[in-house]
Amino acid sequence: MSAIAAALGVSAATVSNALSGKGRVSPELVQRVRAKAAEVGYVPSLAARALRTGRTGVLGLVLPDISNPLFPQIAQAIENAAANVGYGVLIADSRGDIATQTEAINRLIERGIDGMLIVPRRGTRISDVGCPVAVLDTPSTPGNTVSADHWDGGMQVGRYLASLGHRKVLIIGRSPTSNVQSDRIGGVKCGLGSEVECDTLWSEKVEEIYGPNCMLGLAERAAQGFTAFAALSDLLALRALTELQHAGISVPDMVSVSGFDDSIWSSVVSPSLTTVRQDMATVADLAIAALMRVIEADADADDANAAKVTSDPDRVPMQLLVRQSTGAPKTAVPGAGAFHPHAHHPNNSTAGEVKQ
Amino acid sequence: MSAIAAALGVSAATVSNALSGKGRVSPELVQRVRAKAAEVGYVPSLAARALRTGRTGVLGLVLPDISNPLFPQIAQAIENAAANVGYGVLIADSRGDIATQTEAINRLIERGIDGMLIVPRRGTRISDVGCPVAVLDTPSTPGNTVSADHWDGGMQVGRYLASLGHRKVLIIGRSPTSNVQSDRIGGVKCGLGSEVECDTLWSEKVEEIYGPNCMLGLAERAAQGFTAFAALSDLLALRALTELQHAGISVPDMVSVSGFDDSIWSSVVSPSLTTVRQDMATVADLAIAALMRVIEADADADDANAAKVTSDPDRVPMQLLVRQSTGAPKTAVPGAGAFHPHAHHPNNSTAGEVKQ
DNA sequence: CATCTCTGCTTAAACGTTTAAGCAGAATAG
DNA sequence: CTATTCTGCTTAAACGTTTAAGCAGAGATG
Repeated sequence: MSAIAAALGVSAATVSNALSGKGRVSPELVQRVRAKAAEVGYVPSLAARALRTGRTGVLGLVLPDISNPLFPQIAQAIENAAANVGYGVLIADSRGDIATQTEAINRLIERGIDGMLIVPRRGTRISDVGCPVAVLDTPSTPGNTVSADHWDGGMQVGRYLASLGHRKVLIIGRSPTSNVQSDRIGGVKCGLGSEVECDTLWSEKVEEIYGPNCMLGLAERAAQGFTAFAALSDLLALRALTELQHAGISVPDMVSVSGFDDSIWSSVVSPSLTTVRQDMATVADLAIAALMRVIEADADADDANAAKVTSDPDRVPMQLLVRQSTGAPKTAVPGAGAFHPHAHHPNNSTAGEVKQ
Repeated sequence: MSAIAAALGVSAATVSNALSGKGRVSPELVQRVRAKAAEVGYVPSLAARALRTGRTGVLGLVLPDISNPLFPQIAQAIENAAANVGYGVLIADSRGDIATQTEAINRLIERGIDGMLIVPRRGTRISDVGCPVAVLDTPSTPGNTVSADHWDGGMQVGRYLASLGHRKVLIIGRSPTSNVQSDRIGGVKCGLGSEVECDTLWSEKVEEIYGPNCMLGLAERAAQGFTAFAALSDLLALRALTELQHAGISVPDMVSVSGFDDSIWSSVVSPSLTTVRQDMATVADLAIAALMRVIEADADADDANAAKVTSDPDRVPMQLLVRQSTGAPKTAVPGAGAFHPHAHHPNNSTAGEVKQ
């Protein structure tokens, strides 16, 4: 920067003003400064700027468990949204347990981040940290900033299954302690309506008895008359799908399976999984925007009032993707099949038909 | 920091020396400074330090495609290894295309990172960037720094399948342009030996004709006498598994399926997938260690000689995880079943038996 | 006793920005 | 013609560290 100043015979302050457009600089000089800066390949020192302004231009992303298959989507969306407003993203993995989560948060703060995005471990509440925070969980979580409308997503699944004619549905969740899963369940039940018999299976409970990754006993459930298995995540849906197939139960001919999240594998398995997609890009954009508002506000009036993003929690609609793993039950009432548009063609390469 | 200095009646420089252990400070004073620092909750300004020393304590992680299901493992391992040596990790997603990759790299550099870890998009070579770089690809890639020994992993799969008695094996890859996949194929073929008939199927080629996520025609292959399907990734293995099951072909009773990478779902599907795991933690540790060496060296003699990490590329062994998706072919020669220890029990909850 | 070395600290400069304050000249107003 | 305002720039301080250089006193050495 001083090189530019020297080359043009002006002061460094003027160059700074010219580039930032802050002070009073003649338009003509601004041009020359810009040109010179481009010529010498000037890149401002973020460190110096951070030192002076107290803002680093970096956000922290705290994830409950990086091995979460949804993580790539989240990280990509957040990174993208942050980059669009000129911010970098520092990742922190809390590897499941709460202590590590706290430690990770502290590490981020020591690094001098301007704000934080937290996808909280299920069940944890984020205590006040010393910087703007956006929480990405589910609308019903207190302190949540923005998230997909999991309840609504569940409702779409419920309504869809009911409309296909299913009258006995098994909801498969992992753990009742997850707010996200609770919301999804509420939605599914609501969407199914009161006419549909419906039971919930928690994989964690089953695993307590039979060990991790055990079978869930779905073949038996099918024998009991359940015709649809609404899993609360694609991982569970995949587990259900393969378990049923492995037991010789054909999907969707004999029973239907649906998932959540549109994970990477949901479209490549056979039959491809009907699922509900979160619009991560929008969630990320809203989260970043909310953070930016707080950061700006903090910069203006830096009394330590607004540590938490509190705009009324945005809920982003989810999108039902109807694929091949769902269909009318064998005993379906004729005429109820408005939602069953796809013949199950062996080489049906459709990535997913979108409802609505 | 100046507060500590004032409170103890010494200069700020002395406090700095005391905390860093650099200059000459009496042990007794060091104690008092440490105590005071803890008392007032002193956290050093990374920005100021970065400005002064030119080192930010941040590494960049460039990923080819964040939606890669292996990404969580990589990111977690890298973040962990970096945190252990006091570094933060800034992520950059190159969303597949090369232009974005270059742009992402530049963004990182402008942020003033000390070094970079790149998992290159298949086929791309990393040109000289202006900072230390570690490339994580596969040993046969020129410029590779450290990676799992994919060739060896392939060999383990090949040998294992051959030992089970398979004599006609289909290798399923995505694209011949991937160095990782090439190495894996080489290993598999080598491990199978010359007695085994073996063909390779590229999913990308099939998809060019039938569209994305189409079926791969594996039932037909099974009819042709292929008894084992060695996929080069767990995603392909999953695709194979479900496609076969969906066609009514039982795994592993009729044919075997194996994958690579021990992805999140490989242990929960039925039957659980035999796969080969990369020791990401070790890869990450080695990569970080290599980066540290270059960064240190750069700091000492800062002539711009060593921009690339060039320790002879480390190759980390892979580990075959034998699960339920592989077994002896129906026509297996009796006595060849040394590798088939597990009865296929419906509720077999084994997460994976480890060979060797 | 004079000189040298070592110890434990201080002083001061530097890193590269931003930004408040100031100042000379030109334009405008009375 | 003087007083005011505006314009376009400069000066200087500040952000919080690190680190080279310096310096006074204590102990060792000749």
